[in-house]
Formats: sequence, structure tokens, C-alpha cells
Amino acid sequence: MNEVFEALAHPVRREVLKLLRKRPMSAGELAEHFTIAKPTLSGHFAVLKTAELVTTERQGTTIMYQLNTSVMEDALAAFMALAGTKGKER
Amino acid sequence: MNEVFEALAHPVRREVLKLLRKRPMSAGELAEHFTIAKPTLSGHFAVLKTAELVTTERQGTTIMYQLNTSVMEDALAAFMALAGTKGKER
DNA sequence: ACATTATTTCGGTAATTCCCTAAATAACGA
DNA sequence: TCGTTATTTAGGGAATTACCGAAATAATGT
Repeated sequence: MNEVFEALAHPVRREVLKLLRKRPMSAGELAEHFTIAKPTLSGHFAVLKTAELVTTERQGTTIMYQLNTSVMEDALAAFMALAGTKGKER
Repeated sequence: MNEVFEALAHPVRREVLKLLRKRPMSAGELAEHFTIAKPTLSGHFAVLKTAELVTTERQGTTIMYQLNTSVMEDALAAFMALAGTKGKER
């Protein structure tokens, strides 16, 4: 869980998660939304992957990134525990 | 909001928030829960204060730390937006 | 004024993070 | 196999973070 919070600490990584919330995207497609160099972004992807916030699937030459919803929900639950909210009803 | 997520990235700081969830505590009282040096912990307090996650009030020689519930809830809402949860019903 | 207790600030070091360019790898089509 | 496209890995530098011990500040009681 620590890795998840560390992953969330950088604005670029949070933006990546936000983009993936809509639909899976390739690394290149994601890169279009940022001005930073692709290797730098690739590093951010690696952090997200280590935290298991995203999963990848190769499709030919492109690699599709997808949000790992269950880990996001676990993190949300952990955050709620921190915030003092009782549960995650919705 | 970025400062909030950065503040949450360190386990000691999350533990501090967790302790303050129960009741306000002095710096020294909080320090009893950790093995790290007090100056180090004081630095963590400063990060939490910058993020406005906690507020302080001096009571004589001791300084009481208190959870800033509203900022915690704002952060929770931001996290939910990231996680794809619709709102923060509860 | 002085000693005591609580907490922070200072000064410094080691580790980590973030970013870049260049090079490597992977898959594909000609 | 060669060239092209997509992505990652390698290497390195600058900035930030985390930690500590020593010293400074703040409030209090004597």
C-alpha cells in the first residue's frame, strides 16, 4: 500500500490514472497528453506498474495500459480509513 | 492538492494522521509512537502543516497537533475523482 | 535570572527522485 | 534481412527528501 501512495504523489502519474479511467490507452497515446520526454513518462508508468495501479498488455508494437480498478479501490478504502470515513458505501 | 498527496506519500506521516484521527496530541506524545529522532518527526509535522492536513495550537510549552478534517475530506474527494467513484456519499 | 521541559531550526550527509539524451529491444511489413 | 515505429533501458546530472546530532527558541516554575 505504501507503493500506491508513493505512486500517487506525482501529478503526472495522477493525470495518467485519470486518463486511464476513461479507457485503456497505449503509452504513445498517453504521451500525447504530456510535454515531458517519453523515457521520463515510461519511468512514471513503471512506478504505477510497481504499485499495481495499472496493468499492461502488448498488442503488436504498442503496449496498452489499463487501470487496475481493484487496487484503486483498495487504495481508496485505505485512504478512507485514514480520513476517518466509516466505509466505502456508494 | 499536490502537497496533500505528497504529504501522504510517507508512512510515518500517514501514521501521524491516523493517530490524530482519534484525538489531538502533542508533538511529544506523537513522538512516543515512533523510533525516529524528534527533529526528523518535527520535519514530518511541517510537511503535514504545509499541506494543511493538521493545525497546531500552543498550550504552554507543548504544541498540540490536530487533524484538519476538512482538508482530509477534500483530499478524499480528489482521490475518489481519481478512482472513478461518483461522489462521496456515506 | 536560571534551570527545566517541549519543540523546532540548523548544518550536513546519504539516498532517492525526476528529468534528459542516446542506445537497446520488440514487433511488424517490405 | 532491413527499415520503421513503439517503447523501454542505460547513464548521468540536478534537485529534493529523509535522517541525524547539536544548538536555538519558547514557556514555565523557582
